[in-house]
Amino acid sequence: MNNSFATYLKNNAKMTDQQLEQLEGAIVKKTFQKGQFLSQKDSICKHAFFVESGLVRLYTIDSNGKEHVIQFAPENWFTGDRSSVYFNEISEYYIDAIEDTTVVLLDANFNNRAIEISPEFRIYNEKLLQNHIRHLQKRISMLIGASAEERYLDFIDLYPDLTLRVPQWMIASFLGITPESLSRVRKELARRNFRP
Amino acid sequence: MNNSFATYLKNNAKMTDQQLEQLEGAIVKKTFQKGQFLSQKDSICKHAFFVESGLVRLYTIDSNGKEHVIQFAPENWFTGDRSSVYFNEISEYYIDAIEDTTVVLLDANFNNRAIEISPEFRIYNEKLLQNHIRHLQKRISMLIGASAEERYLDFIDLYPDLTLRVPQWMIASFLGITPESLSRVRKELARRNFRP
DNA sequence: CGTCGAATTGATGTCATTCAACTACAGTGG
DNA sequence: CCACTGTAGTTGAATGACATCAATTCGACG
Repeated sequence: MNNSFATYLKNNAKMTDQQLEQLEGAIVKKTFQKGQFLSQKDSICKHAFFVESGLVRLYTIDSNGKEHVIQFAPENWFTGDRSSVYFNEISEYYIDAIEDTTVVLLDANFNNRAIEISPEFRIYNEKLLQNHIRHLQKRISMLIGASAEERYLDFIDLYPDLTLRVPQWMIASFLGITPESLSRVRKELARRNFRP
Repeated sequence: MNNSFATYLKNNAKMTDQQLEQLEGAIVKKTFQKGQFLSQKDSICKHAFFVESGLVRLYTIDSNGKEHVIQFAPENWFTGDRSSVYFNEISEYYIDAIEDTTVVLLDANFNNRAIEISPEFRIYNEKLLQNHIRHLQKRISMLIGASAEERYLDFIDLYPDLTLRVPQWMIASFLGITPESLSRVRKELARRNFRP
């Protein structure tokens, strides 16, 4: 069985095998098939997720029925509407599986136990949040200031493998442009001999 | 002297007067005049800030020399490039005072002491980060999906008082449009008898 | 009153959207 | 095995939203 979560905690939160054993009971995993929902809008999302394998997306649907991808989460990423978990609020987001996916379910209980067991975990968890904020701010400044082409180049720079795993129309949705526009951006890049 | 930070911690992080006394030594305040920098790009930002009074903005300047406002922080808000503080990295952002402003300087030391003294503080701090993430995600989905007008309406809904305190060209920069476009959006709203 | 930056307005340009047609390909059922 | 269907991706022409540039106007302040 895949156990990348334990490995991840060892490497990043510097947890020991002993501590991980203590946590064992709090670790719950679940598998979703391609296309299944991990969580839906207007429901209370009880967990965040750590993706062990596969790929999921977090997105909204606006008042015109259009999807907007907020985040992709491939293996070893965290995702989920944490504020729904945390504040027990109704979620604004959908999360579904782009590929068959196995995740670890993370709830408040898990968090508290992990912090109890390992002070390092608390530090790491905070770092994660800070880092997340940093990414979001970067993305905002791209959306404010950069053209569609610049945003696409930034995307393939940041997530080179996702370029192949995610259908083009979803990437367009992530970039905030239409699939047609992305197609044209790619055509133009090809014309200028751009190599991915 | 203004002591809104203590009040804030009492109300939000549920800290007691005793705990606050213990923290006293770690609380450092500083005042900036309108136009002064709290922090600049390419320097390591040693603190985050809690704004006791006044108003600051956090922004970048892109490769074309254009400013993009990432965040406004009026009284009782936190701001700062936390990732620069946290990871000791060079900051991407400028922070300057839009009005004469008094802030509390928050560094890693302050954070650690506060967490030591009050477990509630740790919880609250985490909530703050979650909340920040929620706001940023909302903003991203607005930038991806909403028109200039919708974004402006959302802005005055979220920050009604800032509409008066912040010059229009900065609001435009926050919304990701030009001052001219914002002017036209406002004109159009006025034509339709929109009341702020 | 004169100055300087902010805000408005108009004319024009650019980038991305929209809508529609068409191609490519994968899956389904006869 | 081939026709039928549906989805992704591409392309073209027309449209729309916002940007750019230039010319005023407004308003605060010395």
